Formats: sequence, C-alpha cells, structure tokens
Amino acid sequence: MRIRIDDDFDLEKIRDSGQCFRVEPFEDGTYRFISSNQYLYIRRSSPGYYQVKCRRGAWDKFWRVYFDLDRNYHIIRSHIPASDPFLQAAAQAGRGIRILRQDPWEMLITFIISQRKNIPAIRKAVNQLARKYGKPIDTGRELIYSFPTARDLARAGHNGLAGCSLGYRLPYIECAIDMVRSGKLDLTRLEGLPLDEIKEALKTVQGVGDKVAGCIALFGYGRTDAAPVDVWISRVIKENYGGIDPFTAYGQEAGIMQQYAFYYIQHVLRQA
DNA sequence: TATCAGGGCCTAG
DNA sequence: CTAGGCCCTGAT
Repeated sequence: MRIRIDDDFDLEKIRDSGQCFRVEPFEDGTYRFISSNQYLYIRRSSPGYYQVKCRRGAWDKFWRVYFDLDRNYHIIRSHIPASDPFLQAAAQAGRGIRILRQDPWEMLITFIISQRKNIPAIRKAVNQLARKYGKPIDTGRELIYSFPTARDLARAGHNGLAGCSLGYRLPYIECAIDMVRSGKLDLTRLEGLPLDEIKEALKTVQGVGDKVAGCIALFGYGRTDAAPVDVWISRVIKENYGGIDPFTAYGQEAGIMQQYAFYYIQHVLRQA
C-alpha cells in the first residue's frame, strides 16, 4: 500500500533517536517496526511517499497513532524562537524525528533495562527477551516476536530471566512483573492522568527513578510535556543554558525539544 | 587481552 | 545532597 506523509518523517532518524530498540533496517531501505502484536514494513518510495505493509487496517488504526502523524512537527519547529539558537540547530539536525506512541509495558521494561547501557546493548537485551519469551508472529516475510507480556515474563521465571544479561536490573524487572500482575500497578489506568501522577505511580517500581519514569510517560503515554533529563541533556543544560532547564518552557512540546536535543548531541556534536 | 564508561537507581553517610 | 556500588557490553 502506498501512503503519503506530508510532515517531517525520517525513518533512519526515528530508528536512531533512542526511543525504540527493535526497529530493523534492511538493505533496500525498508524498516521493520514491531509494537504490541503489530508489525510494519515501511520504505520511502519517493519524497513524501511510502510503501507500507502491515495487517489490514492497521496503518490507519494503529501506525498513524504510533508515529504521531496527527501532530505537525514542521510547525512546532518553526516556533522555536531565535533567542534559542541551540534548539534551533538541534531541531534542524533532528528534523524527521517523531515521538513514538509505544506500549507502556514495553517501555517500562525497556527503560529499566536501558540504565547504564548504550544503545547497542539495550537492543541486544530487549531483542533477547522477545526472542525467548515473546509470541511468534508470521509476517509473511519472516518470523518475528512480540514483546513479552508480564505473564510471558512471569512464566520465564527467575532462572529464565537470569539468562538474559539483565545484570543488577534483574530484581527491578521482577518487581515490575509482580506489580503489574498483582494489579498494584495498573498501566492502563495511568492513561490520561496528569504527568506527575503517572510518574509517581511508575516510580513505585524498584529501579524506576525520575528519568526512566519520564521516558515511559513520553514514549509510552505520549506525554510530550515530559522531558526526561539524562546525563547528556544534563550536560547541555549546564554548558549551553547556564544550568537552567530550557525544556519545561516549551510546555506540551518539551519532550519533542528534548528529543531533538538528544539526537543533536549524539549524532552531530559528538563527532565534532 | 585489558580497561573503561555507558540514555540510572538505590543506599549509606 | 553526594558518593559509591551495582552487572554486563560495546568501544578503545
């Protein structure tokens, strides 16, 4: 199926932006995405046009939401004031990134794993979990695995999980599984709550601090008013903004600005 | 082959 | 509030 996307949209940058860790690029420019029990093969065919393959109806119902396509990032970028040259440059570099609306449970586990790991290491651990304990999905092109549910991971047991390179995060993951299975943490109920309440609820899980909770809010609940501060962003705040966080001033766009900044540091400034 | 830091969090002082 | 430890991996 051929579809048109008018707004900023860059598959490579999305894959490299560090919000998703299971996207697979292929030689011919196709990218394969997995989320919940859905899959998507997508390739740019000409400027603004994409060839997509997914389940019937899933593009409109699922993937448009996933890629946040009802929001105009072009306009958001154009509103960055000249008084903020750093973010102007960052947004220029990161043009094409979108904030992905992913599954909260998957984000919870993924971002617990992410701490003190680099992106390749996160990819490896998350994919290993999926391969071992997710459910197989036949896309017609290949066999892929859904991200394991809390129940799937409970079935894996302590010994199963111990073989997944989780290191000191293992008890954190086990805590998350227990809390979700017992109902002490109801991820569905958090949908639509104020950001502070979402984060507070998430932080009742061992191993979830402010940064990880912010990432889950942003990438799992689409709360773009969340702008999680990691070591890199923290350095930018110190070195480029005199220690004063510039992101919160962007309100509902704070998280988008944070993503531009993060991409910019990782892919542009780091080379220089 | 060895060494080090990596998209944090927890706990102790 | 600050410092160290934590388990494992990828990068030098």
